[in-house]
Amino acid sequence: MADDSTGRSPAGERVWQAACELFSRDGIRSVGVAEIAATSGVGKPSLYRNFGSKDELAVAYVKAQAVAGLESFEVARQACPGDELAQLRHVIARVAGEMGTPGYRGCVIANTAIEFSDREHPVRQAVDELKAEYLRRLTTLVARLPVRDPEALAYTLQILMEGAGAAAQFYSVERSRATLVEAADRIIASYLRQ
Amino acid sequence: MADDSTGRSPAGERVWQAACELFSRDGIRSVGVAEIAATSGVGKPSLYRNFGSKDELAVAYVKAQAVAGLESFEVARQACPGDELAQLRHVIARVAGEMGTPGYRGCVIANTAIEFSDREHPVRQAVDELKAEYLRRLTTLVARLPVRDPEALAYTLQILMEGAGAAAQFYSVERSRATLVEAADRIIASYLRQ
DNA sequence: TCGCTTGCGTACCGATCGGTACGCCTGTCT
DNA sequence: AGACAGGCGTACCGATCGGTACGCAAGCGA
Repeated sequence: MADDSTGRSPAGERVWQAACELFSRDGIRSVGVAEIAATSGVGKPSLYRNFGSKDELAVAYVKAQAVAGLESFEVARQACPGDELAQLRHVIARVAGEMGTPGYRGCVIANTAIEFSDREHPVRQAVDELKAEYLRRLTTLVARLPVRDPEALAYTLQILMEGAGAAAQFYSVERSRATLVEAADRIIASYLRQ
Repeated sequence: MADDSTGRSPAGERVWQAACELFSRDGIRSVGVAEIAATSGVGKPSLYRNFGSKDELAVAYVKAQAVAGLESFEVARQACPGDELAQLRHVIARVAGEMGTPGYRGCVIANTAIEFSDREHPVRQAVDELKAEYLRRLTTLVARLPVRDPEALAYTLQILMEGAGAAAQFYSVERSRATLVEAADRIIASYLRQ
């Protein structure tokens, strides 16, 4: 779960682990700092010494989740060097695969954007930046393919992934996963030059 | 904003209007009952006399939003009788058009599902039922088209609409709207017989 | 052994949450 | 006029929120 253990005390590390677990399961706003402290078995002040506030902890969590997602581009590049189409499929498959994890609750970043509707809120601003970065990487990858309108295709794929993650929550995980890869293939095919 | 004014006192009606406005703008959990009462200019007890609790008020709000969405199927049927493809495009265009409303914050029902991650919560259960109903209607409509796999197509379109609504929040409203109709057309075309 | 720093938990803070006890005020029927 | 019923707001409730003051205990060099 993306542990960038940068100068964290033992108690701080336990807080971090508990926070990631609880945030992933219930969202951010549903989890109180007292619950995080109790779950991790440390006192609240240890939370505030290692992270300045609940908001900062939330930002760290969201960023950690995001880098895990962004890494998939690098992983795909190394898995299928030179074959950009295979890389794109790899990235999409990663999103589809993630839906299989027990208690899957959709894209953490997208969910956090909804939990923090105020665009001036620091957590929301982090979310918006991270979402933009993901789309940028996806567009860069798609632009390497022989397609007519790479930006449109990238945006369409982004929407598909977003929607599949959301649908997995109130519809079927399995159908969402299957539909995502199937639809992505159809869309990609419709954009590929011949 | 879908006023099913069933036996609501004047004060209750003001509460209802204020609640719809605030819930739409900030989400449900971000809005306290005190804020609703203050905005509507009535006391809190009037809220609790007309609606039993904040949860019941939230359920009423979510249902009202949902029926507004479900009505679009009927509207489409009357606008283009006999032409199911045009009806489908009509329904999709309605979702796309809704994104243009100022302060658009994505699909209310989907957002509420994220705000209430506990599937046993009454608000969440209402959300899940309403989402299922929407997909059912969409599937019924798609099944009238000469397509190979109507259920798959309906689910794909659902995911597209879901994703476009989400993307409109942290990306561009205009791109999300344009991409939704464009992608839907491509997907539909790829499923149509010949 | 002393004094000091460091890391930590207990117990508390004010603010806000959803929800309610209670009384006022008005219109109506007698 | 007087008794009554309904719709309403003030002022409060306990619980929980994020955040903090403070003191204890362990490890260190002298």
